[in-house]
Amino acid sequence: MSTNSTPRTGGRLRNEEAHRSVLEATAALLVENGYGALTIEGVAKRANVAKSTVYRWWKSKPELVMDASVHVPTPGPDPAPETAVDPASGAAEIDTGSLAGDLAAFLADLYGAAADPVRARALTGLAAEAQLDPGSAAPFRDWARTRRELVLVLLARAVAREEIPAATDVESAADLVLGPFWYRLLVMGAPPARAEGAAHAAAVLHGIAAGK
Amino acid sequence: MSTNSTPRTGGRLRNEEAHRSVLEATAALLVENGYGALTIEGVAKRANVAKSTVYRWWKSKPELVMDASVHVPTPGPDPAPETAVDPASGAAEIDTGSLAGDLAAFLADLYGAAADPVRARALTGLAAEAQLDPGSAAPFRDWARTRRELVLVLLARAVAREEIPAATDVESAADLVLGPFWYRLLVMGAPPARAEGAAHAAAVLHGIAAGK
Amino acid sequence: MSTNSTPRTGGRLRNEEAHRSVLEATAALLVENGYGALTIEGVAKRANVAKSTVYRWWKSKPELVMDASVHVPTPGPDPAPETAVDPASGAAEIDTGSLAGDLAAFLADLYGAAADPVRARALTGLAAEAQLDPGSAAPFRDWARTRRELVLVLLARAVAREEIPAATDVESAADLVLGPFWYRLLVMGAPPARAEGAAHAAAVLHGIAAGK
Amino acid sequence: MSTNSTPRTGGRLRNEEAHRSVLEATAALLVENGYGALTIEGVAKRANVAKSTVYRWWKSKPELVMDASVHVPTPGPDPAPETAVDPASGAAEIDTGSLAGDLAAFLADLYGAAADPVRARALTGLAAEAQLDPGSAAPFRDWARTRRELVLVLLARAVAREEIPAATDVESAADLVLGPFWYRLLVMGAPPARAEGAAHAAAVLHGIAAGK
DNA sequence: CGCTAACCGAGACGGTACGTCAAGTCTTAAC
DNA sequence: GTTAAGACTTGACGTACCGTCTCGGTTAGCG
Repeated sequence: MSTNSTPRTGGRLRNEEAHRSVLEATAALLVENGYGALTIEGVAKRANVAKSTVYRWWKSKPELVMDASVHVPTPGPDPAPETAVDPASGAAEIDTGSLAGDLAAFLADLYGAAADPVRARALTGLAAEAQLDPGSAAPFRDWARTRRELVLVLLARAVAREEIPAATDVESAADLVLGPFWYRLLVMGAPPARAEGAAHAAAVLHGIAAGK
Repeated sequence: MSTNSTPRTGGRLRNEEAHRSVLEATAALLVENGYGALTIEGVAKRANVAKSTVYRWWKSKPELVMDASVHVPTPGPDPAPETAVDPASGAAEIDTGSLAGDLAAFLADLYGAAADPVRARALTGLAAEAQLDPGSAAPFRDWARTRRELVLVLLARAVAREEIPAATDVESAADLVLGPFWYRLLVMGAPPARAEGAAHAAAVLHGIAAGK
Repeated sequence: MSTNSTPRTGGRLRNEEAHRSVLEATAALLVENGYGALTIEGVAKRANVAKSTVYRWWKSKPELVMDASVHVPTPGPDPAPETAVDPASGAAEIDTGSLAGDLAAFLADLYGAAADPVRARALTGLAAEAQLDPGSAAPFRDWARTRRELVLVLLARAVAREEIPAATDVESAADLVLGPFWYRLLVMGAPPARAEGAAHAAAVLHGIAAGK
Repeated sequence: MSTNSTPRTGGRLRNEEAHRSVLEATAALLVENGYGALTIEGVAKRANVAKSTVYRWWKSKPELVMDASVHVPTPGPDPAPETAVDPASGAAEIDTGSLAGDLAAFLADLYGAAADPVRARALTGLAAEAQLDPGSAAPFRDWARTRRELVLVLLARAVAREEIPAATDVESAADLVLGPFWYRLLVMGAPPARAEGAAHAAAVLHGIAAGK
């Protein structure tokens, strides 16, 4: 595109090769040693890149890890599941016609993300970082918030369809939908299998639809 | 751990004063700067104690923090809420006659713990540590497991009372009871108010008792 | 060691100011408190330098001290006495035409080095270190070996000049030339005055039973 | 017996067994790891004795080591060579009628001491300690001074016998007799063999320029 | 074509905390 | 009241990364 907003007047172009190799090194080290043992210095060495190059493009470890987990190639048939981070488009993609179906689809996606070793390690590590350093909690909180908003959209749609009472406390309901996932991932220490998403969806649903 | 049960045959007695001051310094620093900024060295300095004295009694930061959070004086009317860590005795203390009452009581206790700044900081910090270093996850996982076992006892009692179907998937139910708490604490970053426990209890209960 | 001959291919330039201040701090502390009380940490603090900077350039206390003693400015008229460490060039510089003269010159140099407080402290400290930790004996043993080889050159020249018998046991003779110096320095605890070198030179040449 | 001269008024008796085992542990560790790696703590552990017991009887590491080296059983035919520390009695024992013989005998004794691993390690270690901490140099300096005084006695006897000129500088001569031994032991790092004592004795007597 | 950026690798630098070790002192219990 | 056990303060060790910085050298686009 001709309309380039960055006002550069010269200078060497960014080395895409170096960029990619940093992200790959991050993903590899994440799986091998975990988030805690991951150091910027180690990533630079593994990627055959200067430490300052890493710092130039990612201003903190959480941002680097988030970026690496987003760009990891997805094994499934979905070519770009991470484009679903926008609640609006995410809700558009997930539309089975019933709350039960929507929740099942949403949770399958969520549990599927946790099944990928890179993304699971990234999520747990970023969650940890968010506790330890509030200043670098943003990447993680944003990711989590997006999922919650998506759930709220699904619930609103169910209310509109009169599947659930208009008086439903949707905030509490969202807690119920998302809670078990994070509890299993962060507290129990074992990411739940993708298949367990269905059981949770059922348990949650009966709770929500109880008065119906 | 600080509790030494082996019968001594001589030697200088342990300095209880130093012990107490270490725990107090830990609690104070935890609240002031958070778990991430807490260092053994800083605790020792604040407590006017040698670093090696800290290492003698607590072999890692997680153990120290867990101990400090357990020994923090409880502000509430309950003189010793931490005695409820044993599922059996905990279940004995919490026995209102109905699942609804039991869950409300349990969640009030749980949310109450998170309302204490020291314990909230300790819990989130230990959760973070558990992600970063699997080797020091034990104190946190033990604490969490104890709560889960207590919930399972409450559920089993409800089954025995025929309040809920014998076929109830109690593991899923436990996830539902505990999930929202940890989700709010670790992911949303704001410990839920004690009063919200009731809303959660209600939402969960209707789900579980749906078939009834 | 601080002398790096490898041609650099990038990287921040070494801070000569910091370097110099480390060596000066080492020399000062050596004189003030002695080798035993000298710590890397103390040197760093005194030099206003990070501990890691010291460790980067000198991998052990003996190397640091040896370097500091070599770079200490010489008070005497000799502008660079340490250039005499090479036996060949040292022998070239010391060439009075007679063994008596050569030994007198050599011992004057040697005793002169011990008269400098920094170098005397360094020598005795390094000698001590060599006993305690064979692994870090190298700097000291190298220094001492160089002196011995120089003496052997002087003796060989005397043999060539037919000043002394060709059958002379030069190794024993070297022990005799160097022994008293080290004995006074390390065992008696008082470095011999420069002037005493002449008396030792005479005694060495003729032996105890000389007049007989 | 009723007439007890020791004025003790009660208390536990000193444990001779513990005493002996400390000295043995010291000697063993000295040989195994060297003086530098020897710690009071290590000795206490090896001797199955409390650290404070060691400190009660020996106020410093040098004193302990000196004591251990003195009490080490001598392998040779001489049942108590260490009784020769008194210059007077030492000189009485060494009296061959000629300076050459006396020196040969003295040096054989001296080199013999260095041939014993425990005593060699003790001597070099104590020499090191004397450099590092002037306050604990006493045991070593006393030992060395006693040898020097013995040499001076031998030389005085030679003067009296008119073997050497009355004007002989006996202090310089003593330096010549003792220097090579310490030089070999402390600087070269290899204790001279017992047999080399004879060569040194000869060289000392006649000097380098002897044959001329 | 040369100027001007911005990139990149290398690595020095001041920091901070780590967890370990031993020193030497002190307090208590056992004999 | 000596001996044993061991808690305690102190201080340095050597290591690992942090995030910043200053270089030399490269590689574009713009004028």
